[in-house]
Amino acid sequence: MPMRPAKRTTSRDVAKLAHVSRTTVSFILNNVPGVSISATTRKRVLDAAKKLNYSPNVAGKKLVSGKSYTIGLVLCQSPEQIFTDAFLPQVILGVEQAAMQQGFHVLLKPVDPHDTGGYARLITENHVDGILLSGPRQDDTALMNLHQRRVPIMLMGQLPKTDIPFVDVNATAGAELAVNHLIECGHERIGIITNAPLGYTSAQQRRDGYMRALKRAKLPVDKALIKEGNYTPASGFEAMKQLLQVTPRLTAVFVASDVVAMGAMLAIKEAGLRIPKDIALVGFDDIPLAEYYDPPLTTIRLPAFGLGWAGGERLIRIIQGEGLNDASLLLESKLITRQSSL
Amino acid sequence: MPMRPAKRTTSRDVAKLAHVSRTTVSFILNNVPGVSISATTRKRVLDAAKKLNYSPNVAGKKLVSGKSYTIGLVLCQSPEQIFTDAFLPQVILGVEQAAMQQGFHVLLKPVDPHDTGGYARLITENHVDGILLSGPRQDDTALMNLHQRRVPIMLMGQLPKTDIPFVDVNATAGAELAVNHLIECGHERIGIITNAPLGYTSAQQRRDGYMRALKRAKLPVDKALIKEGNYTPASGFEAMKQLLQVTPRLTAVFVASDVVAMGAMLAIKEAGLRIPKDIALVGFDDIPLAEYYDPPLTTIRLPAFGLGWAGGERLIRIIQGEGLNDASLLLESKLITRQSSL
DNA sequence: ACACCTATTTTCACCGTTATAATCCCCGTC
DNA sequence: GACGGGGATTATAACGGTGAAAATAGGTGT
Repeated sequence: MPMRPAKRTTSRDVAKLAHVSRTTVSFILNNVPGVSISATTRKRVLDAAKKLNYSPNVAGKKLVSGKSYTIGLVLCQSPEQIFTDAFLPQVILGVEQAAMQQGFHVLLKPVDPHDTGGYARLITENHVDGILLSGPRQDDTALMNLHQRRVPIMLMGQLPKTDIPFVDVNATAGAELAVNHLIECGHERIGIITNAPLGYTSAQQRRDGYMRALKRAKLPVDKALIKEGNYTPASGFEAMKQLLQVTPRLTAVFVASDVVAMGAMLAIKEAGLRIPKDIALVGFDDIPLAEYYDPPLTTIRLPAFGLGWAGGERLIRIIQGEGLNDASLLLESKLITRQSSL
Repeated sequence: MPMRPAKRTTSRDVAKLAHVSRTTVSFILNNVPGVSISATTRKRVLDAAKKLNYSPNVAGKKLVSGKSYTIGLVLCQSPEQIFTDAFLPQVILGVEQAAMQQGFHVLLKPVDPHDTGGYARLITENHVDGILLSGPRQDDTALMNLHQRRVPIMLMGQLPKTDIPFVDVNATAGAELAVNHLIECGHERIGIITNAPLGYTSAQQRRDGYMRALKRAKLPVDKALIKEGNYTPASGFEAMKQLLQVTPRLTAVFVASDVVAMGAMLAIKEAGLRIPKDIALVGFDDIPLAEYYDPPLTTIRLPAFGLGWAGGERLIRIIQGEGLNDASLLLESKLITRQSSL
């Protein structure tokens, strides 16, 4: 059954009904400053617009303005990370709220991290005015290209050796908080399981925080106590099993991701050890479930919503040509103490 | 420093460089059927396009075609649900992949479930060609309006008493699977904690599956054994504490959400009871963490990615006027047996 | 040489909106 | 009564792309 979609009402329709020109309609509905409109016509036009349920077609607007009033949220995480990342929805929500507040929309674009740069067309085709890139990668040449072409870009996560502005959580400081806490509890032999392979800067930062805390306390760094996770509980399980075989046995572990920590916990329990009595644990992220782990997980709370919000808000400021007094932003995190470390 | 953004290259530039008209450029780049182009001009134009790194401005395309080649993914869940929903990212990924395959983009729009209908402007302003609505609500009058205006809509989740097409998981059947499993394990006094307040159809469906399984086994339904959750672990904790006070004590609980089940588990352990020995548990969703619960959680695995994919794919089929042989789709789920029930 | 086809390419108009410049009209002023 | 000055409104031309119809070119048959 071929049903033609109802014809859109355009500014022409409103103009006709109100017996004015299309320009006048535009003036009134946009409250263009500097033009004066008599009260009677204003009312006539507004009534007509309401009666016809008119809303302007953004395609026309976009064409004439050259802007799209949309930002692209590009997710470079691997699918497995996205699948397990309980952190992401909060970030997305933050981005969207910031965008909405400025009258912008959010186009979501997950990309295969290996097929880097497929997202550049979002810009060249004028789909979006700027890009908020989550999980930037060093080898992303397309990203550098866009930046050189002065395309508005904001990173969520840092990329060393570039001057692209970013927002990020101060993961190094957060990790240091976590490990300091373990040290204050009296632990001296502390391991780490990273959230991701050390090729990722986010993993490096957390490892750096771990090392910094050890150094500050003048504790030795033992490479055997550093294991890599890869976002999944399974990787935490494996890493912890390996850590438990190192002698002398460690007494505490900083797991740089709550999700990974879940697997680590299982490994500890299967080994017949108790948390925190035999092994103390601190996680990272404070996902909503962390409070209900067994035992509840001491962890580092990240401002997930705030991160998304800041990223969106600052990207839009760049798009609109308002300078940022400080290009980049590091958000602080917070230690949440629960039973897994006490 | 006011830097003007680099001027876009338009089809006019390509035409000029290739010494042809803009129409010819359009013909060639779109491979318009029915027009013949000589090999030499074709090459000339393609070379010029490549040299100028030309890609057509979608704003123009959208304006002339009246389409936006974008679908709106509207999330009506409450923020707290989005925050805790480990299920969502997979769905989103599925939607995006389906869309990409058809050359569509995905605009993400979380809306406050109480401020229903704020998303209608996406359509009236021509931002999107159709809407994929996750978590539809009965009282959403704006939704009915759009449907009557023949706007392409696809629901993720069912809405009784409408003929709007939907994709959903067969949650009732899934819940029945879960409870049947408990019955087969010998349990006769089985409680339920819903995933959400019973006002939500998704909660009703799961409760219905629970009741159906009981009836089939000729077990009595005891209202005291039905408690409501609200997406959060905290609600599961509370509900389970109440259930444990009912006498005679139940021996098994179906918790209609893995996240909620996490709270329920803690309540059981705090009461000094063991899982599954004293209380057997079955969850719902099979979030990635479920396998690492303590004990690992028996649960119902939902095709999350498939749900998103189907929703996106079918919405786009509607948008493009290809009829669906069957308007709606129910995806089946699967019992994953782990230690929490054995 | 002329009419006629077909293959190839172009002209022109339009999609809906906004920016710019121009017009119209009314009023006060000299 | 002509003139200048605003306030109120409109005509026109973009923006970048596509589609219908027309125009041009290059043969062919007579």
